[in-house]
Amino acid sequence: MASDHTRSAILSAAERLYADRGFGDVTLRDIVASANVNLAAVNYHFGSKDELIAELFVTRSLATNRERLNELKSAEEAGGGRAGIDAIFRALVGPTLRGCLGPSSEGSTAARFMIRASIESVPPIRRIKNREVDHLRKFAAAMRRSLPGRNEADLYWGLHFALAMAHHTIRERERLTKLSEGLCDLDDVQGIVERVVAVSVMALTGGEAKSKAPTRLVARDGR
Amino acid sequence: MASDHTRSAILSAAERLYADRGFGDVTLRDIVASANVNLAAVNYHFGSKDELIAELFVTRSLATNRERLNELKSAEEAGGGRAGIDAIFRALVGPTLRGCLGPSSEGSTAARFMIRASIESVPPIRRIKNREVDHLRKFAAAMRRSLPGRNEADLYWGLHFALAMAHHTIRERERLTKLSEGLCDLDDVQGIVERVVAVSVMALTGGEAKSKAPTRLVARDGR
DNA sequence: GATAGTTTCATACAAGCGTTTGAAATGCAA
DNA sequence: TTGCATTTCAAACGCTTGTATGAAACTATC
Repeated sequence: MASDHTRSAILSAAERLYADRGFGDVTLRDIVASANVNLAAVNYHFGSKDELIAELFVTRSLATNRERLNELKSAEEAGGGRAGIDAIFRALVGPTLRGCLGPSSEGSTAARFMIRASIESVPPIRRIKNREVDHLRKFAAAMRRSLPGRNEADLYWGLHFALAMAHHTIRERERLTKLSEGLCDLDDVQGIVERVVAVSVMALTGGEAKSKAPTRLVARDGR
Repeated sequence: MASDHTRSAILSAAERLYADRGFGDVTLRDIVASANVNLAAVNYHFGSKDELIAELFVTRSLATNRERLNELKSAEEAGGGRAGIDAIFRALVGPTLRGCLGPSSEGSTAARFMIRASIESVPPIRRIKNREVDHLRKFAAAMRRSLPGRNEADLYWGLHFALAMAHHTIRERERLTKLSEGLCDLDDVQGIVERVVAVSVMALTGGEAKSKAPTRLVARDGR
């Protein structure tokens, strides 16, 4: 029991260091030095380095998932069981984008940590991410309720593309800023959310003839 | 001079091992064992481990970029200097998707290596990717020629989203298969290319009122 | 066939890593 | 205070890593 002071000092020091310098070159010795605790404390309180990383990531991603589901739930309740497809996408990408982008990410260690977790790919985090499928299925189900007639595969592709745009924007925010020479305003988070939502909705409801055969088969070498 | 046998044995063994097991847990000793050469040969021929990885990645990504630019050039020539926006997107995402997806990726070591390079994030590769901006600028220029009146920022967002969908599909192909329970056919590469192109085109030409103010500002807590 | 330059080889090095150990310190109940 | 369990600590362990060394083997030129 006791004060738990050591335990939480390790957690916050680790999160800050990982956020700043990535998982690759932060050692346990860096962490305990920054937390002013003994080296053995990490293994005493967490068991291993991987379990420390896992705990950090689980905490943060549970929070995001909870936020997502809350938004989804209110959207469905407001619509009497069926949320608009735009609201569903907003609930899916909004929390993540708001958490990781914008001025908050300058100050928030948690956000910068989650960006790192999205860019680098370390075993304990990958293991957790693989269990995220169940969470996404809830959004697929909501989409099915929202657009009952829609082709199933198209639904999954829509979900997939929405996540693609959100995550890629987080991963490559620096490159996009450099590429566009500042024209793309990465600080206007709400604008980005609406942009991603708009494209996602269009991808799903725009090209109607798309589901079975592609609108246009190109004259490409047909292997 | 000599036979170069050792050098290329190292290259192909390294590419295969990295493709199979990732950069994280493949050591120089694994590589030289698989290539049947001496440990010191790596540093003799490449200077360091990082330079070996860099050479592998540069070779493959130069090939992809060349393919992209070739497709772009033929599309622009066919259109008399202005390619259709769909052809531009096809030139951008086609080579990468064809290289990394589909049945080829079962057999092609190069493709699986590039997938790893896209998933994991190791310093020498990151350094090279950062120089990729100049290459992307050529596509931005082609888009500008294709859609002269278009808002500059929208162009970059379109480019960004196209890459997002392509790369995310490569990165998360397993998760998408699992999530959709096989409904999304990841082997139909040409179908995927057309899907990504169609959504990218729609993102750019679909919602006209989008450029300045979002179509609809949500009633969200305005922080 | 001697010589100079290139390439291979076994081996060692130094450093860094996560983890373990066992004793000292601390907190808490009786 | 005594006794027991929890927590901290300094130190070291064992292992792996990328890299360096210097001699041996090879190759090609004269």
